[in-house]
Amino acid sequence: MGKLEVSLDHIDYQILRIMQNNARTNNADIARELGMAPSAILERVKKLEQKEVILQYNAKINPVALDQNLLSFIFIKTSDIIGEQGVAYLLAEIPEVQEVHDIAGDDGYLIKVRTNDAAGLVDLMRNTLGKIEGIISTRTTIVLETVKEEQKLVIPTQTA
Amino acid sequence: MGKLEVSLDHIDYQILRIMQNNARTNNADIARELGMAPSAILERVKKLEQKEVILQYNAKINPVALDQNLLSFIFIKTSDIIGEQGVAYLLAEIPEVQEVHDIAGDDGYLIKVRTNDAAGLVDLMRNTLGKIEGIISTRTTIVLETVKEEQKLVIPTQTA
DNA sequence: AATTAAACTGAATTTAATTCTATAAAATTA
DNA sequence: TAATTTTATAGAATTAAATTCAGTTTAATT
Repeated sequence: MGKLEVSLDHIDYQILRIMQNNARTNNADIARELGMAPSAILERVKKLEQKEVILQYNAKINPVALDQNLLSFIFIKTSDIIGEQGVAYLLAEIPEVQEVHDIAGDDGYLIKVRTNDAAGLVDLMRNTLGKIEGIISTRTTIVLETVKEEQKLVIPTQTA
Repeated sequence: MGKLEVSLDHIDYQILRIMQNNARTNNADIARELGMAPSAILERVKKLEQKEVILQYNAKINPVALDQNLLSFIFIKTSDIIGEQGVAYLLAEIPEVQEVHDIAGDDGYLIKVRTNDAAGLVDLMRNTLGKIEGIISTRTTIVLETVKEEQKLVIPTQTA
């Protein structure tokens, strides 16, 4: 069985649902909620980590608190050969770049970028993107307001 | 002083940096790393939560493990009046929709959607988006491969 | 049906979280 | 400036959780 051909049961799903909403929920609480012993929960969580079902635990920080008020999406066309992703890896190294997606149709990427403000974005495009070989063109979409931003997955109710 | 005009110092930044990478790092470890008492760390973390600098703690779950293999971005044009966001809130209620952004320029939104597969996307567009009044048109971009996907912010090294 | 492997419970132990008191430092006010 | 108040911290004591482990149950395999 491959790394990710994991079989999760109903209990795993419940644990994931809880952890997805609050990664600091303690085993005792989960155990209480699921009517099991804490040690059993601990074992399952460890297994979920091992199986790379749970990838990591993040604190979600308020961008406004760090004065990172501008969110942008940038479409980037490159001279990357199909299948190669040289530019993508360079983009991924930029700290302000939160996401890099190889997208269908346009020989390009879609990236998500967070900067202080418009000046920060201009700066990033000029001084960082501008120095990357292989970028042919960019098209930038500015976010005026974010109504929802989560990475929560839809977790099945029933065992598959 | 307003809710989010928080003043964070160097120590807060260090805590945020640690927590952003591993939200389950315990106070004892943070204290050790920063050369402080665990109780002091606890107090600061609580304060960061109160001040809504730390918004929540998430477990990042592997989409593949839950068989959610297709990521798409959809541009949605609506008849929403500028400033009103009726459609946006309806979009935000859809579990498969992870993000809803009000974007400049197109009287529309950009949403990020995760589905099992292409069939799931079609289904969502037909049966869920299709039933929302006020959507004029959609343009869908399929993600072939994600090279980077994080929500980590750039945390200042120096106190602002 | 017997054997093996996996998951679980519950008690014991280790470790961390939390509370609290006493200081120290910083900010505020008189 | 000096006095006062507020805030942050350390460190000890306490409470609570994580972790370990032996024994049991359950499920899967042979």
